[in-house]
Amino acid sequence: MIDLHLIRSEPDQVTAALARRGVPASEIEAVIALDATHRALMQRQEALRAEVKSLSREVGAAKKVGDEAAASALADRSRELGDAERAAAHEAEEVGEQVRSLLLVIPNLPADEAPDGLSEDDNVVTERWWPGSDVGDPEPTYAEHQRVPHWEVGEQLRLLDMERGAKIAGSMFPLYRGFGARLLRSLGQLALDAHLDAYEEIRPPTFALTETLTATGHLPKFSDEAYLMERDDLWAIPTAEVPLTSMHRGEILAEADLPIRFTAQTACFRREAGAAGRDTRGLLRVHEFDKVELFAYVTAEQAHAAHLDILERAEGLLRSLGLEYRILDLCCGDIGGSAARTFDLEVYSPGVDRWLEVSSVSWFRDYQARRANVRYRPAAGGSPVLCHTVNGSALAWARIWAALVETGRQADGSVHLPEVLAPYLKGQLVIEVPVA
RNA sequence: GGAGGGAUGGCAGAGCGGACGAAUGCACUGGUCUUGAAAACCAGCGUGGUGAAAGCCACCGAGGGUUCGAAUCCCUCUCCCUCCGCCA
Repeated sequence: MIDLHLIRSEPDQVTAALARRGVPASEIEAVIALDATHRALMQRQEALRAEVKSLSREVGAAKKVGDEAAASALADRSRELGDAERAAAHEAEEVGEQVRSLLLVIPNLPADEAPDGLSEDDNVVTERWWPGSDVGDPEPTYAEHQRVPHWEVGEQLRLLDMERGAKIAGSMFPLYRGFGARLLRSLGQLALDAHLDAYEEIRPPTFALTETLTATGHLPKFSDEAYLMERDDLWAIPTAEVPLTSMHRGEILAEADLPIRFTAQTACFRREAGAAGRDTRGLLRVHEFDKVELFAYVTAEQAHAAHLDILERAEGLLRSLGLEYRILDLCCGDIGGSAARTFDLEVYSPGVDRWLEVSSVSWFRDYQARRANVRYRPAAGGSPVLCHTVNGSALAWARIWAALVETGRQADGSVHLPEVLAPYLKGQLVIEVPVA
């Protein structure tokens, strides 16, 4: 969440920044008004509380000298004030909760550099790459045999069995099989290995507490998007960002330890409630997919470099896989609620003839760290300071899998895979069409 | 799942109804001493809220309760440890 103090001291600035992403001024005004009420109530309550405490001490003193009459009179007075204090406390707490719940759904302030605009049409393509573009090769053209959607290729080569996935878990739960499953596993290994020079590998829990999803901003606002196991009050994680951001929740870190960087591959679960009926075929939009995430806790000064590092690593993987991609600098209206600045990486997938989002690399400023209460003690001394968080996918495999299978398809129906996967596939880089 | 024990400041650990935000030790920071360091000695050393400030308030795993007054008593929950059962 954004800093309540900032809202108080610079309401116009906050309102203007949020207007860039379409948040009405009334939301800020409501917080300011309610916060003023809350503080007034709190002051009344605390004054009563101080009085009760002071009277109680006098009761103790009176009893010590044996003056029972005075003690009893003081106790009576204190009891009265205590009742009033309890009532005031409840009132203050209720309003405090209201302030907090308003604050929790207000999105982050977009970075100044984030492009203007309210819809995805306003996103800015900042870069485009294809194999050979570095040395001046022209834009790639795709042959007819590459214009086959991955669900068809997957079925022909027995790599993907969406029907059986649906039998087991319902539609949009993919089932990879045979070489298709091996390919998926190889991609995860490739990526995890690629980041081990600087990022500690984590294998976090797949389910998480409400608190954990609140820290990243996935709750309370987007509860419809996540799977909930009511009996145990646990949520299925929508991304490894969720557990990783809570790794140091409530802790005070040492500045010397920053940046703290993690990488993790997890299954990611999404209900896709707002997209029902869209992209129902194949792997374009699924309820469960594997993804390798990169994450870092950093200082404000380190944030920019850390953000770019993740972007570069995601790009590096796409290049090594030989997939055409582009980078989008998301406009204010399209940036996720918790982020200040986001770059999306989209891969071109010829069989479906679409750009597929395979990574979202974001800088959250201190928005998530404030929710998660992750701070660091400055090396120079002084009070703890909120960390910044950055994260990004490197990469989301379902769509990469689709793009690889479509891009690599040959005229004879077989699929050729990039050389970089050789060590993970025991050198077998061709998926042949099964006979009969 | 059953029985028992526990959770206090960065760490260790006392306190178990009355000035406790909390003894003590270690760690850390500053100072004295020293050519320098160590040792010794002195001082400081949690977080947050609110307020112009003085101050006031909150926090002893979490939440509720009893009481004039709760770290201390009661209830619920979470987590950790030991033993038993079950289990990949």
